[in-house]
Order: sequence, then C-alpha cells, then structure tokens
Amino acid sequence: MPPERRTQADRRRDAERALLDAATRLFAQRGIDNTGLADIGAAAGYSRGLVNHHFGTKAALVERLAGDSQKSVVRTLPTDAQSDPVDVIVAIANAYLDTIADDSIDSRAFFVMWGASFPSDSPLKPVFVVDDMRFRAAIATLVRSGQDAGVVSPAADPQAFSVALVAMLRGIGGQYLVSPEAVDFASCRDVVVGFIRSIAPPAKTTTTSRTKRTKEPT
Amino acid sequence: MPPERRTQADRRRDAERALLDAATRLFAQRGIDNTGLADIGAAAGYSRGLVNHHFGTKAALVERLAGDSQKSVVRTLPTDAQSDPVDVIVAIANAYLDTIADDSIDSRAFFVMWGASFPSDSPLKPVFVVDDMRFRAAIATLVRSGQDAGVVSPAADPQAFSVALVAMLRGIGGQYLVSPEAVDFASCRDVVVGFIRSIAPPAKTTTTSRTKRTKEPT
Amino acid sequence: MPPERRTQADRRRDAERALLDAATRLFAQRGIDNTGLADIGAAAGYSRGLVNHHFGTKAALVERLAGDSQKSVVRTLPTDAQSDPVDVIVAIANAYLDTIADDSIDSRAFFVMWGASFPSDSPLKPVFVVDDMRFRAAIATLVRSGQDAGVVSPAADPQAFSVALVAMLRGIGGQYLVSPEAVDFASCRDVVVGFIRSIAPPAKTTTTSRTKRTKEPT
Amino acid sequence: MPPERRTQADRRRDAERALLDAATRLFAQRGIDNTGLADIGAAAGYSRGLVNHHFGTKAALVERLAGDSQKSVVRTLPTDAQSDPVDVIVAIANAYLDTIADDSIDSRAFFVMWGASFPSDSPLKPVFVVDDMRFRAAIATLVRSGQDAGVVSPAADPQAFSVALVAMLRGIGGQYLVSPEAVDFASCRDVVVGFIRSIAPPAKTTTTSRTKRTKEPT
DNA sequence: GATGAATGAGATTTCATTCAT
DNA sequence: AATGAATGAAATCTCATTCAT
Repeated sequence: MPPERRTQADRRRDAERALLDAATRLFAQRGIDNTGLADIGAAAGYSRGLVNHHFGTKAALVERLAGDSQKSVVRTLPTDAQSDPVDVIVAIANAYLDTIADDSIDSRAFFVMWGASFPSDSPLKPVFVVDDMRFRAAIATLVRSGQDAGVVSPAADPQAFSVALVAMLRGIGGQYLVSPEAVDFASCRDVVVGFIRSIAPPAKTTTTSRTKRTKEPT
Repeated sequence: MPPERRTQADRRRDAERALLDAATRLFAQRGIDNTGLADIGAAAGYSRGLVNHHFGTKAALVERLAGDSQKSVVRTLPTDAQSDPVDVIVAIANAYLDTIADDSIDSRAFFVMWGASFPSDSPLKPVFVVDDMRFRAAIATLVRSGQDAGVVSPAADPQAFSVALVAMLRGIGGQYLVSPEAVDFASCRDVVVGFIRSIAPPAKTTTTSRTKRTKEPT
Repeated sequence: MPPERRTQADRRRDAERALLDAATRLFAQRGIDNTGLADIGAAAGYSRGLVNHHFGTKAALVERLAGDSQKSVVRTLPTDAQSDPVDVIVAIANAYLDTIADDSIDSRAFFVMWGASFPSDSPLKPVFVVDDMRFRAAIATLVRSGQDAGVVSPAADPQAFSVALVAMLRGIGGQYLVSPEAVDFASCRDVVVGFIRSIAPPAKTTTTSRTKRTKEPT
Repeated sequence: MPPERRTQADRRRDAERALLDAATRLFAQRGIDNTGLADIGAAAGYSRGLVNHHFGTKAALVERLAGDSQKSVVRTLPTDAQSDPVDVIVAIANAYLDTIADDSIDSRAFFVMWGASFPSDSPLKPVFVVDDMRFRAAIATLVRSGQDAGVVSPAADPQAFSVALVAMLRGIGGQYLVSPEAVDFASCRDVVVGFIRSIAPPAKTTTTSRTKRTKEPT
C-alpha cells in the first residue's frame, strides 16, 4: 500500500520528467523546430495536450530545457578545495569530453539548443549568456586561484583562457556531432590537456613538459 | 543606358544573387526554420514564389547556402608555398577571427547553419561533414609540411591538432555570437596564436617563445 | 436539454459525418481536384483545418469516401435466399438505375470518383478494383446459382455477363450525368431488364443462339 | 533542299501535334489536373511556355483534346451503305472494343476526360454532350435503317438501344482501365455481340420475348 | 491531472499565366 | 516561333494553442 499511493504532486512530477526526457530525445534527433508538442506528448506516453498543460507554451518548455541542459553536460564539477586548480580544470575538461564521447542524448540536445541560439533574434540567447558565463567564470576562478597558489603563470589571462578552453570543448563537441569518425577522442584529449597545462609557470631550467603525453602517434 | 540591356541570363544571375543574400541575412537573424521563403523573396525585392522558381526547394536553397558559406568564412587561405607553415596557420586563424569579429552577416549565417546540423537527423550534416573535413585537412597538411621542414615538433599529432584548432575557432565564434561582450578578441587571439605556436619543436636552450606577442595588453 | 450533453466521441462522429457529407457534395459538383480541403471544412460548418485533423490527408479522405460510396449506390442488395436469382439481378439493376435517376449526390460523387480512377497512376485504382470486383462477384454468384436452379442457361458465362451488366449500369449512369436529357430511364430500364432476362434458358423448341458464337468478323 | 525548307506553318503544326500527343500521354497517366503545362511542354520536347503560346490556356488545350479524342476511339466508322446495318453496328462495337483492348494511350485519355466531365460543374460537359450524342445518333440511325430493311425488330427502341450499347462499351472500357485482369475481352465481346443481335426480329415460330417485358418487381 | 476536439495562422510548394527577350 | 524569368493565387499540410469534457 505505501508504494501504491501516489499523490497528485507525484504524478505531476513524473509527467513533467517524462515530458522533459521525451523533448530532450526528440530535440536531439530532429531539432527544436521540427519537433511538435504532440510528438513530445506521445513520446512521453501521454497525450497531445500535456505539454501545454504543464508548461503553457512551447517556448517555456524549450527555455526550461535549455536552462537545465548545461547542468547535465557539466555535471559534477569536482571542486575539491585543496587540490591543484590546474588538475581540477583538467578534470572538468575530461568530464566534458567524456560526456560528449558517450554520445549521450543530453549532450546532443544541449548542442542543438546552443546552435539554436546563434541567430541574432533567438529567444534562447539569454539562457546561454548565463550558462556560458557561469562555465567560463568557474574556469577563470580556478585559473586565478592557481595563480595565487603559484601553479599558474601570472602571465596567463584567466578570462581569455576560459573563453579558449570552453571554445575547444564546445568546438570538439560540435565537430564530433557532425562527423564522429573524424574526432579521435584519445588524442584530442591529449591536446586539450596539453593546452591546459601550458598555463603552468615556465619551468625553471628548460622544458615545459607540455602535455606530458608519453605515447600517441595513433 | 549601357546597363539597360540585360539578357535573361543576367536577370537570372542577379535574382539568384539577391535571393542568396537575402536568405543569408534572414537566416543570420531569425534562423533557418523561422525564415519563410516568402520573406526571402520579399527581402530580395522579388516575389514570394521566386525562391522555388530558382532553387526548387527550401532544402536546396539551404544546402546551396551552407556549401557556399564555409568559403565565405575561410576565404583567402593565404597558402604561400615557401612561407613558414606555422605562420600560415596563424594567418588562417587570424583571418577567421577577423571575420567573426567583424560580426559579418556571412559569418553568423555560417554558424547558424552549423548549429542547425547538430540534430542527428539533420539533412545539413553531409554538407558540414565535407566542409569541416576540408578545413581540418588544410591545417593538418600544413602541420605535416611544418614537421617535414623541422619547424613543427614531430610529436605533434596533425589530426588532433587540427580538430582542436578548428574547435577553438568555432567555439570562440559560437561564444561571441551568444555573448559578444564576453569575448575579448585581442587577448583571445593571443591565446589562439600561443596554442598554435606551441607545436613548434622545444627550443634548444631556453625560451618557450609562446605567443611571441609584442604588444596588446588591451 | 437532452441534446445538450454531448460527449467528445459524439462530437467526433458528428464532425466526421458532416465532413464526409460536405466532401461528397463538393466532389459531385466540382470534382475532387477542384475541391479544396478548406472548402470542405467550411461547407461542413467547421474550420479549414478539420479535414486534416480527422483524416490526416486529402488522399485519406478521398479513399475513405470512395470505399464508402459504392455501398451507397449498391445499397440494399436484396439477397433473399429462395427467390429466383434472375429476379434478384433484375431488382439490383433496377435499384441501381433508381439511384442514378434520383440524381442523388451520392451517386454522382461515386461516378466522379470512379472517373478519377481512370488515369493509370491514380491512387484510387485499388479502391475501385475491390469495389468493382465485389459488385461483379455478387452478380456472377447469382448467375451461377441460377444455373444450378435451372433458371439460367448453362451457356451463359457468369463472369462476362457480370462485366457486361455492370458496364451497362455504369455506362448509363455516365451518360446520364453528362446528358440527362438524352437518357430515358423508362425505356433504358426495359432494355437492361431484357438483357438480363436473355440469360434465361432457351425456350423448349427453338434456339436463340445467343452467346454461342465462336468468332466473328472484326 | 526541298525537304529542308519548312515553313513556319509547318513548324507550328508540328509543335501543336507534339504538344497534343504529349498531353494525351500525360493525361492518360496522371489525369488532367495533375498534369502541368510545363510537363506537357517538356514531354513534347519543347519549353515550358509553349502550351500557352499555342493554345492560350490550359482549358483550351483540354477542350481541344476532348473534342478530338472521341474521334480517335470511334475511328473509322465503317459505314458502308448497302451492308446489313446490324453487321455495321457489330463492327463498330468490335472496333471500339479493339481500341480499348489495345490499351492505347488515346483510349485511356478519352476515358480520363470522360470521367472528368462527371462533376456537375465540369466545363468539359458540353464537349461530351456533343460527342455522346453523335455516337448514339450513329447507332440509332443504323437501328432505324435496320428496321426499315426488316432486319431489326420494329419493337426495338433505337434511342434506348443506343444508350444501352454505348453504355456497355463505355462501361467495359471503364472496368478494363481499372481492373484489366478482370475483363476477358473474348467472352465480353460475345456478350456484346449477342446483345446487339438480340434486336433482330423474332424468329418466325417462337417468341423472343425480349424487350417485351410484361412486369418486373421494381 | 489529463485528454483530445477544434481552430486558424502560417509554411512550403505547385502552377497557370504574363511578358520581355 | 519559341523561350524561360517572374508573378501571385491557391492548395495541402503542420502545429501551437484553446477549451470542453
């Protein structure tokens, strides 16, 4: 009996979850504008009208999903306080690349919505302004604390570096979605990590030890 | 008086040009799916039906535009034979960033169409598979000839490097389109150039020579 | 007050009925291709979009109507078991001619759709293949049971007779629709009934020699 | 040189012929409304605009074709003056059936246009009123001259007979176009000829009883 | 909470027709 | 005589949204 009794609030949450999942799947597959609300309702196992019932308008659903989606890609920022900030950045990048490499629906849906925010009139733009800003700020903050700790060159520009790193991750994701066969994640990861570690302060004596890669002529 | 006499072929070419330009403009502004063929015809100064008359189908127009657009962004590959391949790569990257920074309609339209190719069912995918492949191949080739010439470290992976560089350029473009105020091109350019020059072989004695930037602390 | 409370299922059924009726009327009047879905919706007292809502496609509506329409013309096959099969055939023919002579909308719509199935690529063809086959089969079966009962000449070819009879009925209908003033139903009916009764077995003494000819001078 | 020199009038006639042939072919295949003027021009080996150039409007082309088409089906009425009128009717019927059985494009196109004249508003109606009237009149005249010559029963109703015979031929044609496999021409021909010959005067001794029907249960 | 009937705006596409070449 | 560029009306179909159940 305890498991049997579900409140209306439960049902509502379940339905919303199902709708959001279905929308994610369909957006990843067909894009936003080629996905109808009726399709979403049906794919969620409900009726045509349920999206409007729960979210009011399509725009509201899309914004909700766009807002959530960044989280699902940059999940679990492992921000341990006392670890080396550079290692944390590397971990973030690796997690990001992992998510993309999984070819997860969530990841693709995120990119689809990001792509939909490029037109100058796109109503999604505000959502991604915030999303992107947060992502970059997280990185820039780590860079700065690395500089404070002396493990990052004071010459590094935290803001520019964060733009460039986010760019790399997004750009790799975009290329992978379009031509998966062209992107070799193992070696790309090396290049990305090398790029991150290049902000370490110049080694006293000689080599910067970039990328630290030991082998990789694929 | 001389311009009065126009052949039908002239008229056709003019009309196509006007339609393509109008489509570029509108796609950049509203996105592909939110731009009607009637809008394009009208914006080009012609009638509703002209796009179909010339291109048959909206999809055909879009593919045509997507095929052309890469060219307009990566225009002028300055491939001088005897110059340092690394310098050529830097020049390409700079040209790319310039185009983006101009906030040109063409550039934004390119990104809009790129974004539209992310859904797994997108009919634009094949176009960008080719576009991207060409861009990466151009860079990878330069890397290899740099290695042959001894100005690029033999440890560099041409393929992975080209993916990462294209990623950076695209990713910076994407971020700029969404939040222009967040992207400082001058410093980003430094980071990009630094990344490119990092494939130079380790200096014998000391200097990393990174970025080589002479002036520009904005 | 009782009619006030209508369920959704009621509404659906009513709307479909109204749409089908309106389509029948308009097809009879203007033909299939010159009748727009918007016209049908409006003529049914509903909105433009309702045909698509209910039938999905114009083709689906037309097929539905074509499938139904044969029924409305050959309605009430009075197949009493023990009556003389020849009389039953006569009754069928008379009923058919009555329907045509009424100039009923249903009848005309049937002929319009039949006519639309003549082009070799017509998607309506399958519908009428079935319709026609059933009609002929009903007649041929009656002929055979007449032969079993000895009231139809064993020389009669049930299949060919059914083709010829259906042909007569359809052909009279077609001519009537085009030039009603040229078709005198009373006398035509006589000819048709005469034709049907001509399959009666030869009178005892002499031979009618019908249907026995083997070849004839083209 | 003589064969080389073609006048403009020649060219015009050739072009018209080609256009009419192409239209016949396409109408037979797709129906009138699904055939575009551009298709006709192209199929004739000319340009998009030629139909308008030669016929002015689509309606004019269609009427022209409908007017011509009856001729091509009932070609060569073999109206020998002194032969038995009944034999002539049989010959006409046989020729008609032959044309249909050939599955000639012309025949199918004729039926397509006939079918298109069924809607009550069809602009083709007048054309077929005339066509049909002529066809029936030819038969009725033969019947009457047969009656004058004593080879046709005076009880036969020339008008009703002509309607019924035309009906049979048209109805067989219609069924054949829709389900060719269902129509066995050899046996149908027998039935048709039998029907025609049934208007011969009653054999001396016994009763034919045809067309003399005393009662039938409507 | 959930359904689905109904609406009507809007998008793509087809096409007859006009007209300059 | 012939071509084909251009127009704009109309048709089908999709779909977000509203509302009664």
